[in-house]
Amino acid sequence: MDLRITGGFAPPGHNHRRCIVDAMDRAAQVCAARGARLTPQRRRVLELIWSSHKPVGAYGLIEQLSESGQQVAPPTVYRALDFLLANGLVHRIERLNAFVGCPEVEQDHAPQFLICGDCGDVAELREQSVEAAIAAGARSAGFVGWRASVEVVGVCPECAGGISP
Amino acid sequence: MDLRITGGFAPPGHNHRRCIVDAMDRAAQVCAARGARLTPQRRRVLELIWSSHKPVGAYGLIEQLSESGQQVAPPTVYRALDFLLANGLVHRIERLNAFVGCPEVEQDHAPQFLICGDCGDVAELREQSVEAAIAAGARSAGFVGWRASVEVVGVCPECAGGISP
DNA sequence: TCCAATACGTTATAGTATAACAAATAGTGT
DNA sequence: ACACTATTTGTTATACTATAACGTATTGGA
Repeated sequence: MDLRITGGFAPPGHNHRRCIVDAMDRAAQVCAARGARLTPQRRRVLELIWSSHKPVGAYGLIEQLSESGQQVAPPTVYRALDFLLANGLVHRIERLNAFVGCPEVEQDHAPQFLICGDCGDVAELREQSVEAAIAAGARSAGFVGWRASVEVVGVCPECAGGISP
Repeated sequence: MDLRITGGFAPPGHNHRRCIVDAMDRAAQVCAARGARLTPQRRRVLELIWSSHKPVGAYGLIEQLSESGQQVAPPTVYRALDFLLANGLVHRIERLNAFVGCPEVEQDHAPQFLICGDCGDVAELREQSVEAAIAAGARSAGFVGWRASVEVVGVCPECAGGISP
Protein backbone atom coordinates (compact mmCIF):
# COMPACT_ATOMS: atom_id res chain seq x y z
CA MET A 1 0.00 0.00 0.00
CA ASP A 2 1.18 3.45 -0.75
CA LEU A 3 0.11 6.83 0.56
CA ARG A 4 -0.51 8.84 -2.55
CA ILE A 5 -0.92 12.53 -2.13
CA THR A 6 -3.79 13.37 -4.42
CA GLY A 7 -6.61 15.64 -3.44
CA GLY A 8 -4.61 17.87 -1.13
CA PHE A 9 -1.25 18.93 0.24
CA ALA A 10 1.21 16.60 1.79
CA PRO A 11 0.81 16.82 5.57
CA PRO A 12 3.62 18.73 7.34
CA GLY A 13 5.41 15.84 8.96
CA HIS A 14 4.77 13.20 6.32
CA ASN A 15 7.38 10.62 5.51
CA HIS A 16 8.59 12.01 2.25
CA ARG A 17 10.97 9.16 1.64
CA ARG A 18 7.87 7.08 1.12
CA CYS A 19 6.63 9.53 -1.50
CA ILE A 20 9.85 9.08 -3.41
CA VAL A 21 10.03 5.32 -3.09
CA ASP A 22 6.41 4.87 -4.05
CA ALA A 23 6.76 7.22 -7.00
CA MET A 24 9.78 5.34 -8.30
CA ASP A 25 7.98 2.03 -7.85
CA ARG A 26 4.96 3.24 -9.76
CA ALA A 27 7.18 4.62 -12.50
CA ALA A 28 8.99 1.31 -12.86
CA GLN A 29 5.70 -0.56 -13.01
CA VAL A 30 4.11 1.72 -15.55
CA CYS A 31 7.15 1.76 -17.80
CA ALA A 32 7.53 -1.99 -17.65
CA ALA A 33 3.87 -2.43 -18.48
CA ARG A 34 4.07 -0.30 -21.59
CA GLY A 35 7.58 -1.12 -22.71
CA ALA A 36 8.93 2.34 -22.05
CA ARG A 37 12.58 2.48 -21.08
CA LEU A 38 13.13 4.08 -17.71
CA THR A 39 16.87 4.54 -18.14
CA PRO A 40 19.19 5.51 -15.26
CA GLN A 41 19.27 9.04 -16.62
CA ARG A 42 15.48 9.36 -16.64
CA ARG A 43 15.20 7.64 -13.30
CA ARG A 44 17.64 10.10 -11.78
CA VAL A 45 15.72 13.10 -13.11
CA LEU A 46 12.47 11.67 -11.77
CA GLU A 47 14.06 11.14 -8.37
CA LEU A 48 15.27 14.73 -8.30
CA ILE A 49 11.81 16.01 -9.23
CA TRP A 50 10.34 13.94 -6.42
CA SER A 51 12.88 15.22 -3.91
CA SER A 52 10.16 17.63 -2.80
CA HIS A 53 6.61 18.65 -3.61
CA LYS A 54 7.89 21.88 -5.09
CA PRO A 55 8.11 22.27 -8.84
CA VAL A 56 11.64 22.31 -10.18
CA GLY A 57 12.85 23.90 -13.39
CA ALA A 58 14.99 22.25 -16.04
CA TYR A 59 18.02 24.31 -15.10
CA GLY A 60 17.48 23.52 -11.45
CA LEU A 61 17.72 19.86 -12.39
CA ILE A 62 20.87 20.51 -14.39
CA GLU A 63 22.39 22.17 -11.35
CA GLN A 64 21.40 19.36 -9.01
CA LEU A 65 22.80 16.79 -11.41
CA SER A 66 26.00 18.75 -11.67
CA GLU A 67 26.28 18.89 -7.88
CA SER A 68 26.00 15.12 -7.74
CA GLY A 69 28.85 14.83 -10.20
CA GLN A 70 26.90 14.39 -13.40
CA GLN A 71 27.58 17.14 -15.90
CA VAL A 72 24.72 17.36 -18.40
CA ALA A 73 23.71 19.88 -21.03
CA PRO A 74 20.17 21.26 -21.38
CA PRO A 75 19.03 18.92 -24.18
CA THR A 76 19.76 15.92 -22.00
CA VAL A 77 17.51 16.99 -19.18
CA TYR A 78 14.85 18.30 -21.54
CA ARG A 79 14.77 14.94 -23.25
CA ALA A 80 14.38 13.18 -19.94
CA LEU A 81 11.56 15.57 -19.10
CA ASP A 82 9.89 14.92 -22.45
CA PHE A 83 9.93 11.22 -21.71
CA LEU A 84 8.56 11.66 -18.21
CA LEU A 85 5.83 13.99 -19.45
CA ALA A 86 4.90 11.70 -22.31
CA ASN A 87 4.50 8.84 -19.86
CA GLY A 88 2.53 10.88 -17.37
CA LEU A 89 5.16 10.54 -14.66
CA VAL A 90 5.50 14.28 -14.19
CA HIS A 91 3.38 17.33 -14.92
CA ARG A 92 4.45 20.70 -16.19
CA ILE A 93 3.32 23.79 -14.30
CA GLU A 94 2.95 26.28 -17.12
CA ARG A 95 3.09 29.46 -15.11
CA LEU A 96 6.30 28.36 -13.41
CA ASN A 97 8.07 26.68 -16.32
CA ALA A 98 8.67 23.90 -13.85
CA PHE A 99 7.84 20.29 -13.21
CA VAL A 100 6.31 18.20 -10.42
CA GLY A 101 5.93 14.52 -9.91
CA CYS A 102 2.54 12.99 -10.64
CA PRO A 103 1.06 10.83 -7.88
CA GLU A 104 -1.48 9.14 -10.17
CA VAL A 105 0.38 7.74 -13.13
CA GLU A 106 -1.90 4.90 -14.14
CA GLN A 107 -4.15 6.81 -16.49
CA ASP A 108 -3.81 10.00 -18.43
CA HIS A 109 -5.49 12.97 -16.80
CA ALA A 110 -5.56 16.75 -16.67
CA PRO A 111 -5.65 17.68 -13.00
CA GLN A 112 -5.95 20.98 -11.20
CA PHE A 113 -2.84 22.25 -9.48
CA LEU A 114 -2.91 24.14 -6.22
CA ILE A 115 0.28 26.17 -5.95
CA CYS A 116 1.22 27.69 -2.60
CA GLY A 117 2.63 31.12 -3.28
CA ASP A 118 4.29 31.04 0.12
CA CYS A 119 6.17 27.76 0.46
CA GLY A 120 5.97 26.75 -3.20
CA ASP A 121 4.47 23.33 -2.60
CA VAL A 122 2.06 22.04 -5.21
CA ALA A 123 -0.91 19.74 -4.70
CA GLU A 124 -2.69 17.86 -7.43
CA LEU A 125 -6.46 17.83 -7.43
CA ARG A 126 -8.95 15.91 -9.53
CA GLU A 127 -12.32 17.52 -9.13
CA GLN A 128 -14.77 15.93 -11.50
CA SER A 129 -16.98 18.98 -11.19
CA VAL A 130 -14.23 21.24 -12.52
CA GLU A 131 -13.76 19.10 -15.59
CA ALA A 132 -17.51 18.95 -16.09
CA ALA A 133 -17.90 22.73 -15.82
CA ILE A 134 -15.09 23.33 -18.28
CA ALA A 135 -16.58 20.76 -20.64
CA ALA A 136 -19.90 22.59 -20.52
CA GLY A 137 -18.27 25.93 -21.23
CA ALA A 138 -16.18 24.54 -24.07
CA ARG A 139 -19.20 22.87 -25.63
CA SER A 140 -21.27 26.03 -25.44
CA ALA A 141 -18.52 27.83 -27.37
CA GLY A 142 -18.36 25.10 -29.99
CA PHE A 143 -14.87 24.17 -28.91
CA VAL A 144 -13.83 20.59 -29.63
CA GLY A 145 -11.04 18.13 -28.87
CA TRP A 146 -9.76 20.13 -25.99
CA ARG A 147 -7.57 19.63 -22.97
CA ALA A 148 -7.54 21.99 -20.02
CA SER A 149 -4.89 23.09 -17.58
CA VAL A 150 -5.97 24.60 -14.29
CA GLU A 151 -3.45 26.30 -12.04
CA VAL A 152 -4.54 27.87 -8.80
CA VAL A 153 -2.20 30.12 -6.87
CA GLY A 154 -2.94 30.72 -3.19
CA VAL A 155 -1.80 29.74 0.27
CA CYS A 156 -1.71 26.15 1.47
CA PRO A 157 -3.25 25.14 4.81
CA GLU A 158 0.13 24.81 6.47
CA CYS A 159 1.27 28.30 5.50
CA ALA A 160 -2.15 29.79 6.20
CA GLY A 161 -2.08 28.21 9.65
CA GLY A 162 1.21 29.88 10.37
CA ILE A 163 -0.24 33.30 9.59
CA SER A 164 -3.46 33.11 11.60
CA PRO A 165 -3.60 29.93 13.67
CA MET B 1 -23.11 50.09 -28.05
CA ASP B 2 -20.21 47.77 -28.56
CA LEU B 3 -20.01 44.16 -29.61
CA ARG B 4 -17.85 42.55 -26.99
CA ILE B 5 -16.56 39.12 -27.69
CA THR B 6 -16.94 37.33 -24.40
CA GLY B 7 -18.30 33.86 -24.07
CA GLY B 8 -17.06 32.60 -27.39
CA PHE B 9 -14.93 33.10 -30.45
CA ALA B 10 -15.19 36.10 -32.70
CA PRO B 11 -17.36 35.15 -35.67
CA PRO B 12 -15.42 34.63 -38.93
CA GLY B 13 -16.41 37.75 -40.77
CA HIS B 14 -16.75 40.10 -37.83
CA ASN B 15 -15.75 43.72 -38.12
CA HIS B 16 -12.51 43.60 -36.25
CA ARG B 17 -11.91 47.31 -36.54
CA ARG B 18 -14.80 47.65 -34.15
CA CYS B 19 -13.08 45.31 -31.68
CA ILE B 20 -10.05 47.57 -31.71
CA VAL B 21 -11.91 50.84 -31.48
CA ASP B 22 -14.14 49.59 -28.70
CA ALA B 23 -11.20 48.16 -26.79
CA MET B 24 -9.31 51.44 -26.98
CA ASP B 25 -12.40 53.34 -25.90
CA ARG B 26 -12.92 51.11 -22.91
CA ALA B 27 -9.24 51.39 -21.99
CA ALA B 28 -9.39 55.18 -22.13
CA GLN B 29 -12.50 55.20 -19.98
CA VAL B 30 -11.17 52.83 -17.39
CA CYS B 31 -7.84 54.60 -17.10
CA ALA B 32 -9.47 57.99 -16.84
CA ALA B 33 -11.80 56.71 -14.14
CA ARG B 34 -8.98 55.43 -11.99
CA GLY B 35 -6.34 58.04 -12.76
CA ALA B 36 -4.07 55.61 -14.57
CA ARG B 37 -1.98 57.13 -17.33
CA LEU B 38 -2.60 55.51 -20.68
CA THR B 39 0.45 57.02 -22.35
CA PRO B 40 1.01 56.89 -26.13
CA GLN B 41 3.49 54.09 -25.61
CA ARG B 42 1.03 51.97 -23.66
CA ARG B 43 -1.78 52.83 -26.02
CA ARG B 44 0.32 51.70 -28.95
CA VAL B 45 1.12 48.37 -27.32
CA LEU B 46 -2.53 47.81 -26.51
CA GLU B 47 -3.50 48.55 -30.11
CA LEU B 48 -0.96 46.04 -31.37
CA ILE B 49 -2.24 43.39 -28.98
CA TRP B 50 -5.76 44.03 -30.22
CA SER B 51 -4.71 43.83 -33.85
CA SER B 52 -6.02 40.28 -33.74
CA HIS B 53 -7.56 37.76 -31.36
CA LYS B 54 -4.32 35.82 -31.33
CA PRO B 55 -1.98 36.15 -28.36
CA VAL B 56 1.19 38.03 -29.10
CA GLY B 57 4.51 37.70 -27.31
CA ALA B 58 6.62 40.53 -25.96
CA TYR B 59 9.23 40.12 -28.66
CA GLY B 60 6.52 40.03 -31.29
CA LEU B 61 5.42 43.42 -30.05
CA ILE B 62 8.97 44.71 -30.15
CA GLU B 63 9.22 43.57 -33.75
CA GLN B 64 5.93 45.17 -34.73
CA LEU B 65 6.93 48.41 -33.04
CA SER B 66 10.25 48.33 -34.82
CA GLU B 67 8.49 47.81 -38.17
CA SER B 68 6.41 50.89 -37.55
CA GLY B 69 9.56 52.89 -36.93
CA GLN B 70 9.67 52.77 -33.16
CA GLN B 71 12.80 51.11 -31.87
CA VAL B 72 12.24 49.87 -28.32
CA ALA B 73 14.16 47.58 -25.99
CA PRO B 74 12.57 44.70 -24.07
CA PRO B 75 12.13 46.55 -20.76
CA THR B 76 10.00 49.18 -22.46
CA VAL B 77 7.46 46.76 -23.80
CA TYR B 78 7.50 44.65 -20.65
CA ARG B 79 6.73 47.76 -18.64
CA ALA B 80 3.84 48.61 -20.91
CA LEU B 81 2.60 45.05 -20.52
CA ASP B 82 2.90 45.29 -16.74
CA PHE B 83 0.75 48.37 -16.79
CA LEU B 84 -1.85 46.83 -19.07
CA LEU B 85 -1.96 43.67 -16.98
CA ALA B 86 -2.22 45.60 -13.73
CA ASN B 87 -5.16 47.50 -15.11
CA GLY B 88 -6.87 44.44 -16.49
CA LEU B 89 -6.64 45.62 -20.09
CA VAL B 90 -4.84 42.50 -21.23
CA HIS B 91 -4.45 38.95 -19.99
CA ARG B 92 -1.43 36.76 -20.05
CA ILE B 93 -1.69 33.27 -21.52
CA GLU B 94 0.75 31.37 -19.37
CA ARG B 95 1.33 28.41 -21.61
CA LEU B 96 2.14 30.66 -24.56
CA ASN B 97 4.09 33.39 -22.81
CA ALA B 98 1.85 35.75 -24.71
CA PHE B 99 -0.84 38.34 -24.24
CA VAL B 100 -4.37 38.99 -25.45
CA GLY B 101 -6.70 41.91 -25.07
CA CYS B 102 -9.41 41.68 -22.43
CA PRO B 103 -12.96 42.39 -23.63
CA GLU B 104 -14.34 42.94 -20.11
CA VAL B 105 -12.14 45.48 -18.40
CA GLU B 106 -14.57 46.96 -15.92
CA GLN B 107 -13.98 44.56 -13.07
CA ASP B 108 -11.16 42.27 -12.13
CA HIS B 109 -11.74 38.67 -13.09
CA ALA B 110 -10.03 35.36 -13.75
CA PRO B 111 -11.58 33.97 -16.91
CA GLN B 112 -11.14 30.74 -18.77
CA PHE B 113 -9.28 30.90 -22.06
CA LEU B 114 -10.12 28.76 -25.05
CA ILE B 115 -7.07 28.53 -27.27
CA CYS B 116 -7.46 27.21 -30.78
CA GLY B 117 -4.45 25.05 -31.49
CA ASP B 118 -5.14 25.43 -35.20
CA CYS B 119 -5.63 29.12 -35.98
CA GLY B 120 -4.30 30.44 -32.67
CA ASP B 121 -7.34 32.55 -31.83
CA VAL B 122 -8.26 32.86 -28.17
CA ALA B 123 -11.70 33.30 -26.67
CA GLU B 124 -12.38 34.45 -23.15
CA LEU B 125 -15.03 32.64 -21.17
CA ARG B 126 -16.56 33.37 -17.79
CA GLU B 127 -18.34 30.29 -16.61
CA GLN B 128 -19.56 30.81 -13.10
CA SER B 129 -19.77 27.05 -12.65
CA VAL B 130 -16.05 26.67 -13.34
CA GLU B 131 -15.14 29.20 -10.71
CA ALA B 132 -17.56 27.58 -8.28
CA ALA B 133 -16.13 24.11 -8.87
CA ILE B 134 -12.58 25.34 -8.40
CA ALA B 135 -13.62 27.18 -5.26
CA ALA B 136 -15.10 23.98 -3.87
CA GLY B 137 -11.95 22.01 -4.64
CA ALA B 138 -9.69 24.65 -3.16
CA ARG B 139 -11.78 24.88 -0.02
CA SER B 140 -11.76 21.13 0.45
CA ALA B 141 -7.96 21.22 0.34
CA GLY B 142 -7.77 24.07 2.85
CA PHE B 143 -6.39 26.38 0.22
CA VAL B 144 -7.04 30.09 0.80
CA GLY B 145 -6.71 33.43 -0.94
CA TRP B 146 -6.38 31.87 -4.31
CA ARG B 147 -6.70 32.92 -7.92
CA ALA B 148 -7.07 30.44 -10.75
CA SER B 149 -5.99 30.40 -14.35
CA VAL B 150 -7.75 28.07 -16.75
CA GLU B 151 -6.37 27.49 -20.21
CA VAL B 152 -8.09 25.12 -22.60
CA VAL B 153 -6.39 24.06 -25.81
CA GLY B 154 -8.55 22.65 -28.58
CA VAL B 155 -10.09 23.53 -31.91
CA CYS B 156 -12.42 26.48 -32.40
CA PRO B 157 -15.77 26.12 -34.21
CA GLU B 158 -14.44 27.83 -37.32
CA CYS B 159 -11.44 25.51 -37.67
CA ALA B 160 -13.47 22.46 -36.68
CA GLY B 161 -16.05 23.33 -39.32
CA GLY B 162 -13.34 23.39 -41.94
CA ILE B 163 -12.35 19.83 -41.08
CA SER B 164 -15.80 18.20 -40.97
CA PRO B 165 -18.52 20.64 -42.05
C1' DT C 1 25.89 -10.95 -35.77
C1' DC C 2 24.11 -7.44 -38.02
C1' DC C 3 20.45 -4.02 -38.40
C1' DA C 4 17.42 -0.54 -37.05
C1' DA C 5 15.63 2.06 -33.54
C1' DT C 6 16.25 4.47 -29.58
C1' DA C 7 18.84 7.12 -26.36
C1' DC C 8 22.59 10.18 -25.22
C1' DG C 9 26.44 13.79 -26.00
C1' DT C 10 27.86 18.34 -27.75
C1' DT C 11 27.78 22.87 -29.66
C1' DA C 12 25.42 26.59 -30.88
C1' DT C 13 21.57 29.47 -30.80
C1' DA C 14 16.69 31.00 -30.29
C1' DG C 15 13.28 32.89 -27.25
C1' DT C 16 11.61 35.03 -22.81
C1' DA C 17 12.34 38.18 -18.94
C1' DT C 18 14.52 41.32 -15.57
C1' DA C 19 18.23 44.11 -12.93
C1' DA C 20 20.30 48.41 -12.48
C1' DC C 21 20.98 52.93 -13.43
C1' DA C 22 20.38 57.30 -16.22
C1' DA C 23 17.43 60.64 -18.52
C1' DA C 24 13.17 62.75 -19.48
C1' DT C 25 8.49 63.92 -18.63
C1' DA C 26 4.17 64.90 -16.17
C1' DG C 27 1.56 66.34 -12.13
C1' DT C 28 1.41 69.11 -7.70
C1' DG C 29 1.57 72.86 -4.71
C1' DT C 30 3.30 77.50 -4.18
C1' DA D 1 5.70 80.51 -13.98
C1' DC D 2 8.68 77.84 -10.66
C1' DA D 3 10.65 74.34 -8.34
C1' DC D 4 9.78 69.77 -6.48
C1' DT D 5 8.51 65.10 -6.72
C1' DA D 6 6.83 61.04 -8.68
C1' DT D 7 6.26 58.53 -12.62
C1' DT D 8 7.58 57.10 -17.00
C1' DT D 9 10.91 56.00 -20.48
C1' DG D 10 15.69 54.92 -22.33
C1' DT D 11 19.86 51.99 -22.29
C1' DT D 12 23.00 48.33 -21.36
C1' DA D 13 23.84 44.17 -19.76
C1' DT D 14 22.53 39.77 -18.32
C1' DA D 15 19.71 35.86 -16.46
C1' DC D 16 16.63 32.27 -17.45
C1' DT D 17 14.12 28.90 -20.51
C1' DA D 18 14.11 25.97 -24.58
C1' DT D 19 15.36 23.77 -29.00
C1' DA D 20 17.95 22.84 -33.58
C1' DA D 21 21.24 20.12 -35.69
C1' DC D 22 24.40 16.77 -35.87
C1' DG D 23 27.25 12.98 -34.21
C1' DT D 24 27.99 8.83 -31.12
C1' DA D 25 26.65 5.05 -28.36
C1' DT D 26 23.63 1.75 -26.74
C1' DT D 27 19.77 -1.36 -26.96
C1' DG D 28 16.66 -4.93 -28.58
C1' DG D 29 15.21 -7.83 -32.16
C1' DA D 30 15.47 -10.35 -36.89
